[in-house]
Amino acid sequence: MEEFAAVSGISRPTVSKYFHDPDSVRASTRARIEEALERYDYRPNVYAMNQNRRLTKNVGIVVPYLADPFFAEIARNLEQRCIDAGYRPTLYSSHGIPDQEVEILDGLRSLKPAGVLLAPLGRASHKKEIERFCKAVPTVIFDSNIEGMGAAFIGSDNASFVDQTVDYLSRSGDAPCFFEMRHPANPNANKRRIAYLNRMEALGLTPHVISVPGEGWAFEEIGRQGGLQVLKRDQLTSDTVLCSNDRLAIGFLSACYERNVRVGIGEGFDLRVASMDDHPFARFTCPPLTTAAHDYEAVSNRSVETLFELIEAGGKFGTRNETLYPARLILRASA
Amino acid sequence: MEEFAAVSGISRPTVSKYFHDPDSVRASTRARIEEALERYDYRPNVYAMNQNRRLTKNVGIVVPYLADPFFAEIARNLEQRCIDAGYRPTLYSSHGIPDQEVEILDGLRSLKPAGVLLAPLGRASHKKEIERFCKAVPTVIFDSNIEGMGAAFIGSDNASFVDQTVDYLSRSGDAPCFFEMRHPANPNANKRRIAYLNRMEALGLTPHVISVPGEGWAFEEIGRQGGLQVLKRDQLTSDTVLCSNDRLAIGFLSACYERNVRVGIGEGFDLRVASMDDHPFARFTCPPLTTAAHDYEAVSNRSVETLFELIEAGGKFGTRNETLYPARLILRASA
DNA sequence: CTCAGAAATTTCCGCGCGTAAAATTTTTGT
DNA sequence: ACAAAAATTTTACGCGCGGAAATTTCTGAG
Repeated sequence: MEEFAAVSGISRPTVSKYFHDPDSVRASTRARIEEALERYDYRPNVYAMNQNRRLTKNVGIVVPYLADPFFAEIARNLEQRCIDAGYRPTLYSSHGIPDQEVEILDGLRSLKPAGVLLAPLGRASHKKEIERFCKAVPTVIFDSNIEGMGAAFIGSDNASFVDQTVDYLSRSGDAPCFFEMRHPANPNANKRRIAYLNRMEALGLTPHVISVPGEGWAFEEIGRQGGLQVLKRDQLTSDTVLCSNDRLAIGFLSACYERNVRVGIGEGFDLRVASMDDHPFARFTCPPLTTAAHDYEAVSNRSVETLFELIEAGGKFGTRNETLYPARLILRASA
Repeated sequence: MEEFAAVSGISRPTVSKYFHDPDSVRASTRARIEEALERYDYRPNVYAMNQNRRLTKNVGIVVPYLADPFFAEIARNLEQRCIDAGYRPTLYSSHGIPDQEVEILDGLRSLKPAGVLLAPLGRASHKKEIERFCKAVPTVIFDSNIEGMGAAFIGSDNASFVDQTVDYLSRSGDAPCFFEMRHPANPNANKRRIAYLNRMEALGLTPHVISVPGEGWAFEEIGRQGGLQVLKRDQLTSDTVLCSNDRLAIGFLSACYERNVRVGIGEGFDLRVASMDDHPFARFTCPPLTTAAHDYEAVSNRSVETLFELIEAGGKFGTRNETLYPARLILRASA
């Protein structure tokens, strides 16, 4: 940088300031630096930069399961917004393993990130370690809430997802039974079950929850196996099924196909199946899946905005607030 | 580190050496350090460490499209193996955008990685920039080959994929026509088309390639739209379709469903559909997809092994060698 | 028990930059 | 044209560690 400052005719500290924020130097100075930059393609040493900086420009993005395209999509959004804001995002996946989640946060800490966007595993997360991390690093939790942790939570309003699907299904046909995993990894699943029970009651209908066995993040397989059992034993109390999430529904549809159960609306069909999340593949299932879509845009937007506010506020908010976005019903052929 | 060295009763440089390689110090010394580590939970500053180290322990993993669970899976594999070997992997996705790919490599360079595992976009990649990168950083290319770039290439043998599926299909029913994108983003697609033509010729059969329009990485949608057109115009020359890849096939199956074309084997079915890749969702399509599976394990294993050899060899190999792994045929209900 | 050679440790310097304070220059407003 | 304000430069120090050379300690054969 010394040499580069020399050839560009500017003092080194000013060049340093330029790299910290190009707008913090005079326009004429900036022009001279950028001109010299063209000719010498100098780039500051990242490690030396971050060694003494109070705040790095690093942002950690941690999702529970990257092989789920839903998280891949949301991660892409978050990543791009961070880059646009001049930060260096780094993406991590816990791969559904609580220990790995802790390890990621542990490693993240030594990167001294300005902030972290964390979608925790949920029920399985090691709460204490996460809490400890949140105290040390400015963290915004998204997608899956853990009570009281992080400076803020941004996610989707599970009640809205359930209410819209239940309302639509029950006014267009039989009221739905609810298909879910018995031990959901994600707290959203519990909220959805409760919302289902509430909504059915509010509508004066009799709820019926079908909890199938299975743990972990292989939702499709769990949905398929559970679906096969349920269909074989004829445990459905309604010709309409609302799945707790799309990946479960994809597995359930697969089971229906195998059992020769025709899924769709109206004459010639045995079953209506709807779900929640609007998974990227939901429109390509057979039949295409009626579902409730997340407001990706809003969630990721608000998440990064909140994180930047948090960073500017010095890493602490007065109160931890939670933002929930409603769902948008997507009608397709399955229900 | 100075302080930590003091409380553990060891000199700082020795502690430094310990962190560089715990086995490089005497056992008694190591024990004392690790004991002190328990009590003070000190961790070396990553930035100061990497500032003067010849080689960092960073490894970059770059995939073309992370929202494709196939790449998410392979990335997970690679990531884990790097961690096991004591490296710090960082995952990046080009999101199907050539400029982004270049930007990632650009940013990666300032991280001074020990090596990089790169699955390039392929046809769309900015070749010159990638070549420049490969010259500066020890790089192993995987999944999608770019002639002559990187120190080695590890991927799947497209001919094996095609031969196995074509052989199976043509001996169990009508010979397949080949369904593909007109302008495939990935060079594997071209190799597969050529392999199809060759194999059909070798078997004395008449090949028929159906190229549908569409660019980018939204393969499912391209497959669906293309499928709808093909079915509407009745352009299939055979009752058996071999899709160039599973994501395309998922879209094609969706089109079949919409057009009321029954996919499966034997009586009561109109069409057999097979494909290649064994996408994580291929077993959950309706019907489940007959496909040729990558040897994930072997590809990721060999890729990281090669990278480590490359790093130990100082970043250069005498000759660039290519390793291809054969496919494994997965029979399901679709063909 | 002794001594050479190897291994471990210490001493010392510098990496490339951030940052603070003071001095100087440039810009802005009147 | 002049003073005040803003931007820039100078000066100086330190961050936390890596690495080479010098020194000490340890190991094993004689």
